[in-house]
Amino acid sequence: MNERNPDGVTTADQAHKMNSDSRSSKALKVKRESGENVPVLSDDELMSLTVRELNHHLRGLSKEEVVRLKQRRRTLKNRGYAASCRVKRMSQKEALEHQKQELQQEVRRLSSENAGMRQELEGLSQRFEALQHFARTVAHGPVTPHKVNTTSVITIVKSGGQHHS
Amino acid sequence: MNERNPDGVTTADQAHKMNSDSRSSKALKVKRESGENVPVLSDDELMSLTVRELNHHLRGLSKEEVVRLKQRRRTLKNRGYAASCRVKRMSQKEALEHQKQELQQEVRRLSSENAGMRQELEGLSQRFEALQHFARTVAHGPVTPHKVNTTSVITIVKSGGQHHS
DNA sequence: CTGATTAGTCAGCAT
DNA sequence: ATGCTGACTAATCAG
Repeated sequence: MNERNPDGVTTADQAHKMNSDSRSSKALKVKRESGENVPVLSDDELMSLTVRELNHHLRGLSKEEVVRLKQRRRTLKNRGYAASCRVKRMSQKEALEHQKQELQQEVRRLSSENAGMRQELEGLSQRFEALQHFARTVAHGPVTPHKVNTTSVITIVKSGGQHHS
Repeated sequence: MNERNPDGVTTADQAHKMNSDSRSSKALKVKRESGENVPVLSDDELMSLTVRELNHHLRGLSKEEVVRLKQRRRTLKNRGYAASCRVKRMSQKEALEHQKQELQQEVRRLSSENAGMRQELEGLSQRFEALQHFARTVAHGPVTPHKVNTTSVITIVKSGGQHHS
């Protein structure tokens, strides 16, 4: 997912925990302006350097110091990895919750549509049966076409009046 | 936590990781049946004791040792809290995923039911219109009841034969 | 080695 | 004091 981007890893936050190694205690003024020896780099620098760039800064340091510096680099990077991991975990959780809400909404929508159709179906069914009864009546005994039915059937039959030659 | 100095090596109390038996170094003999006294408790014991029980074991220890023991107890408990926290997080995630699956199934069920009803509605609608046409025909011009319609209407009228007095 | 993940630790908040 | 959670570290896994 994320490659070696310097601060791409959200540089998240470590404002609370006295992050950067405590060179702040006394060596707060670590400046490379000294031109002399610059045995230390800032955390951000150390973390974002490429290996080749790092080696450049490593020349002339004792093996001990080189090891320590590399370990600090690793630790700083790990800090970023841990932060990404937490962010990812949270994102996934939020994504799940979002999907859940969408599905719930979809269920509500379908249920509503369903209820509407069920009602429509029932209404149409009733009208159909009434009309069917009427039709049977006139089909069987046309001898007594009067008194056949109720208003509803009349309404039904008349409501279909679009084209009558 | 530990504050490592840039040039100074940090404290040597790095016994963390292998706690299970790190205590064993000096407290390996946690057997109470040993003729000796039992100045130390196992991790499990220390963690599960009540405060009152703990105080009982604390008698006669230097203030320093009491503090160290209580801190160890706190650390051990924290280890458990962290574990519960992770378990809880996982459970919640799994619960969400489960709910999501159930909702997806519900959506499928409703969609299917919906499609079925839509089809039913369409079929009934067609039959209704056909019957309506037939009814209009016989209502308007009963003079020519023949040649009125198609097979479908006949079928419809006949199919409703449930109750005819 | 790089990046991701797990478990343990501590800080800090809430009860 | 107790429990929980965010962040950090070391260890370890995967590539």
